[in-house]
Amino acid sequence: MTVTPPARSPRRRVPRNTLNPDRILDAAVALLDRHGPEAFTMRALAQELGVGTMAVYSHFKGKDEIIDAVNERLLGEIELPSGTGPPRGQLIELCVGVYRLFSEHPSALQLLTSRPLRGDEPIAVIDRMLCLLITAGLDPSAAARAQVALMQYTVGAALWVVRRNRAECEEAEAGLREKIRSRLAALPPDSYPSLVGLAPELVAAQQSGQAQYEAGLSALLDGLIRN
Amino acid sequence: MTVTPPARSPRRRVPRNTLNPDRILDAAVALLDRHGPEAFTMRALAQELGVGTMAVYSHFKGKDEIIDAVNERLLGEIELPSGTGPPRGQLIELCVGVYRLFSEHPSALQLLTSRPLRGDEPIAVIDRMLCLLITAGLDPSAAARAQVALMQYTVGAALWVVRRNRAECEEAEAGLREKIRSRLAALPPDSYPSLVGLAPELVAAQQSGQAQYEAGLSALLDGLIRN
DNA sequence: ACCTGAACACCGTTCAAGT
DNA sequence: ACCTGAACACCGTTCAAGT
Repeated sequence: MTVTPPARSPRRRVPRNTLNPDRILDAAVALLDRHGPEAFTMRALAQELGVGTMAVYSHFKGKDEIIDAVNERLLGEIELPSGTGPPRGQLIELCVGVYRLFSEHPSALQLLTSRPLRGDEPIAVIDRMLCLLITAGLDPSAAARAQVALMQYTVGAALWVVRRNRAECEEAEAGLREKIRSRLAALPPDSYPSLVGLAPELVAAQQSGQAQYEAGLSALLDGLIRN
Repeated sequence: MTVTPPARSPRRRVPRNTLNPDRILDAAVALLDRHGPEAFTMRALAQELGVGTMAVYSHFKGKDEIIDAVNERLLGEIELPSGTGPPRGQLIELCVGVYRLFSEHPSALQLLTSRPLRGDEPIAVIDRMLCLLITAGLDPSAAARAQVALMQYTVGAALWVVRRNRAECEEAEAGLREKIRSRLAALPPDSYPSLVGLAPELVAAQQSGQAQYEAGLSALLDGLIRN
């Protein structure tokens, strides 16, 4: 006699206990944040997933496609500000969100520098920024220029911090700060009087991270919004 | 009879017609600017020099050491402003110099993001910036923060431009601009009203490069110098 | 359809050897 | 001292093959 096969959901795209794009991206982000972009290898990714190297290629065309997908996922994590209060405060909130994303996920930044950005995840952030700048009284062309400037500064600041963290990892723990200080002190004060004189303040500024970013952001917004 | 050997300069470090560190760095910079960082290969470099792959290793420890040397050479090319006129104008001149270096030598920027900066070439630039900021009336700690912010913004802006140029190269010639415009037009105006409404201005801002940089720099300086 | 292992064309670098 | 060629341990990806 014929047995009716067990009722089955018409589309069972994700067989249990096996690979899928989401699991791959989870592993990719974890790998990137843990060991940095240069350790992000197809072979390492597959090992992280407990799978043969080529299994990943069933879900992504290649490494570049994974990089794009990781970028899109991370940029999608940025949360938009609540939408109340004066535009200046909301702009700061939004920009700090972007800054924190990039400095907490150095991978995203490295990926951003190594490949042009595809996908449309960041558009929500851009749209909100523009809206806030218009609300703050800027005309369309000034708002567009301001939005680009804000993104440029944010990316640059994050890049700075990531580089510093990277340098700290490479050096013996915490010896870096002293090393920089001594190198600054060893410079001929006659040739570089300002730099030698301001060495402590410079080290402090380099060290402050998000506070430094917010100070610069505040100044930039002052200049952009005018008053 | 004994012939006195021909008088010889006591140190003849650079035998003619052969490799030396300078020739290697020339070739490295040329290779980087011509084909980008991912084509910068020890094998390609040796071929550019018409020499076996391992010859380079007689002059540099490895690829990283060459990267550091290239960075130092490029940063040393930045010219300091003449030293006359109000500090604001000199600061702009100096920052634009850094910006142009990075956007004309994408290699330098990529290298900057891939390795912490070693060597002391950029110190002259930093010293001059600090000096100008103090002259403009900032106190030491504000000057230090301002200097870092200026560098962060400059690096970020250059990174932006380099990424855009890279994207343009990858696409079929000049089709990119139209593509972006059409993708912006295809977005749902209800979801992203500001972005869709300001699309032409945004494209213009992205396209303007150094003018966009100078506009943002001017705003940032306004905010930093206060008045 | 999904996953595997072997293989290919690269890469930076080590090493023994030449001059 | 400077340069060479072969070799090693990697890398991304292709391909034929398994289920």
